[in-house]
Amino acid sequence: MSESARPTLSDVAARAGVSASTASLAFSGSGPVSDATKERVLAAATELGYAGPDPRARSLRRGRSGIVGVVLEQRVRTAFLDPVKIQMLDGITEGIAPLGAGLLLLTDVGAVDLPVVDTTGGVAAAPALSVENAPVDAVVLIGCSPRLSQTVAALRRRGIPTVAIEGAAGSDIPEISIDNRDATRRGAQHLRDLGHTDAAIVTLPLDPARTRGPLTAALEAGSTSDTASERLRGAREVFPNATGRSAAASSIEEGLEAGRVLLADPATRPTAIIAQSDLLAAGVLQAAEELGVAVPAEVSVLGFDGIRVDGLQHDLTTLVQPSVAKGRAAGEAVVRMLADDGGEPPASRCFTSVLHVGETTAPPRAH
Amino acid sequence: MSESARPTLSDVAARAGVSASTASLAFSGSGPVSDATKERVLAAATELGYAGPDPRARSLRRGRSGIVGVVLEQRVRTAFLDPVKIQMLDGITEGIAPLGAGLLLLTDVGAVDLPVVDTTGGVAAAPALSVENAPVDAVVLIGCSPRLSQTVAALRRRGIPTVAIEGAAGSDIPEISIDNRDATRRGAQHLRDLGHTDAAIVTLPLDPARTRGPLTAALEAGSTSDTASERLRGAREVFPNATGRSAAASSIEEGLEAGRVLLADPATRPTAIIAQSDLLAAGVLQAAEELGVAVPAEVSVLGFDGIRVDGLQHDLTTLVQPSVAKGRAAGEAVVRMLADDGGEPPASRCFTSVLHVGETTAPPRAH
DNA sequence: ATCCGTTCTCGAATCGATTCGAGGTCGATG
DNA sequence: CATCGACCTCGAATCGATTCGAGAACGGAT
Repeated sequence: MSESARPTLSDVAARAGVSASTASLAFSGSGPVSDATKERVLAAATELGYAGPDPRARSLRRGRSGIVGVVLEQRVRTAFLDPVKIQMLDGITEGIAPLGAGLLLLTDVGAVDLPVVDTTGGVAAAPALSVENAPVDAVVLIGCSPRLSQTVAALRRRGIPTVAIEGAAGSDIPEISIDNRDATRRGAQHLRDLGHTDAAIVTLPLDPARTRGPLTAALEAGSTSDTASERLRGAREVFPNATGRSAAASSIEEGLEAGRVLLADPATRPTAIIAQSDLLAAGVLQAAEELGVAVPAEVSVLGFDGIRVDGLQHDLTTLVQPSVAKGRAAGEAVVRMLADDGGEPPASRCFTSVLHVGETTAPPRAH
Repeated sequence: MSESARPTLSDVAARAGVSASTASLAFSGSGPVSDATKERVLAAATELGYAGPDPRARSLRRGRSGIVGVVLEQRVRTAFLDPVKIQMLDGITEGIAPLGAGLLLLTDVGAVDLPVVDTTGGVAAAPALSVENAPVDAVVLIGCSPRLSQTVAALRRRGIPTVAIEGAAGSDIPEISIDNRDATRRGAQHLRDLGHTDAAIVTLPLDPARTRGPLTAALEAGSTSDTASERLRGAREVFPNATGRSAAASSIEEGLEAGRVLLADPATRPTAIIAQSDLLAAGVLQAAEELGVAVPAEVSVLGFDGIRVDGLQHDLTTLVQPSVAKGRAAGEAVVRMLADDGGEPPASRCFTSVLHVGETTAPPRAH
């Protein structure tokens, strides 16, 4: 046992002259162990270079791994480029703090086991870590994706407590969301109150393919993104006939792209643009600047999220959503679901966004 | 066994009329099992709603968890706000792809077990997940921190393969770094070649306390950040007497703060500012704009990293470092260390940065 | 009919710790 | 002096799967 291999708890116990069970108690602290014994065990551990109980064995026995999974819709990189997601992640971290758990990043691209032959010729037989087989105590789903239902099914089968942020996952899964529709409606109403009648919309990706292009009826009908759809509906409540563009991602670049198209022709140019995220709005602002279109004199721009886009000189009119609070709520829901008494699952929560009127909206220029 | 509890592999085996070992083989695929048997097992699994082998048990037996830990120096949020870190994370993801492993986020704030009393009155006895006890197969350290040596000691004791990005962790730990010193020297030389003699420096955090303020000798001497120190040395090779400010973080806000101070007084204003990150540089640019100091006419600004600061209108002169490649290299090193043959540890690698001359540097204005 | 080799299946040991009830020691009390 | 607790410590079972060597069944060859 004490070859060159790493020492185990039994080794430590043997060295300290106690049983493995006692050594375990000495370590976990949860149990009546005399100080003398405890010290002896700890001393033996030090002498042997014992690094503490193996987390794998511990988690098998305890049934808990101390890990909370976070499922992102896309590549890790993509998620990290979106300030809103980052804020939510941070909120989750706060929310699960009482658990002392770690965050495991997972994507929901499905468990495709890669038949990889590594450079040394060995074959990695292990299937990729996914929501199907990750050693997590609970999972937070961020955003909805085409694979959402499969992901949820797998989690349900495994009996893993799950919370969803922005994405209807099923009745038994608490959902943390915001008033996407009503908030957008209020933002749109603000524009209408200013006198705008001709607004265009720049949406978040609507379909799994993340189609970039004009906002067609077909695209809208086939939307798989609740968030985008709801915000779109809210805008339509005020501007029923608004057209626009669908972006391939929530990014400044995509906003720039859409803005260029929408603002290109002075004749058909809308007097207001409703962007479904601040990043998109920032892109639109850049496009306006590029094209020499004055904001807000010639075109008003409305964002969504309320992130501070660093380096952006404008004070954007936007719908400020409590991203961190959402993440925290999700984390707290996880904590509650993991509580010993295992009470009833926490209720879904819907947060409220606040319209922040900045300097990017104004009455349309009189003709 | 088949109460309301989740079914185990034995349950499935029993239902299929085979032994547990056979069922295991049927699942893992690694072993001679007749097709008929395999199908029967799979069918039984479906009927029972078996979700696949428990990852906890599997990892105990196999000795691998399929998780790679990433240790960040600070709060998760802080790390995610830095594009360089994100790019590295993304690179790591790419690098470890052949492993099919997940990424576990850890911070190196030490294993303070929180005596938390949860809302239901129960006490969360479990110590927080940390580098001391996380079920990881390998770890990537990002950036150096005051606790680096302790972190490394714990990992060494546990026998966990470790790779460090930007931070000398010890001779047996492969390090992925860049030519911080020489790159900065080249950047500074570019300024000197343009005719600058009076340059100021805005450094990354130097000490554990992340002191913000003037760049004092004491601060420099007590630096615990290799990266900051090396870049500082590089700058000093060209501008030996350069003074400057030390920032509390790599962020636009901190750069703005430092820039305001450095550019405030026209009499003492330097003609060039060497910022140790692009975010800091972006902040300096904002400060210049605020104060009506023309860039590059009145002051030249040099950055470091080569990230594209979204929304930044300037084409920043900067040292472009291959962040993604660094991450990928770290990931690949991990893969190699985890290879079955367990060959010798991969060598450290030092990448090279490239000076990108943008529009924020020019000859100093003639008096 | 016997023997041999294949091909599949099984039993038992193992991974390393945790947990619970049983048992043992020792001091204090009646 | 015997008895009752209090306080520790220990043994054994358990968590759920993987793995390895042994054994069984079966077909073919001699």
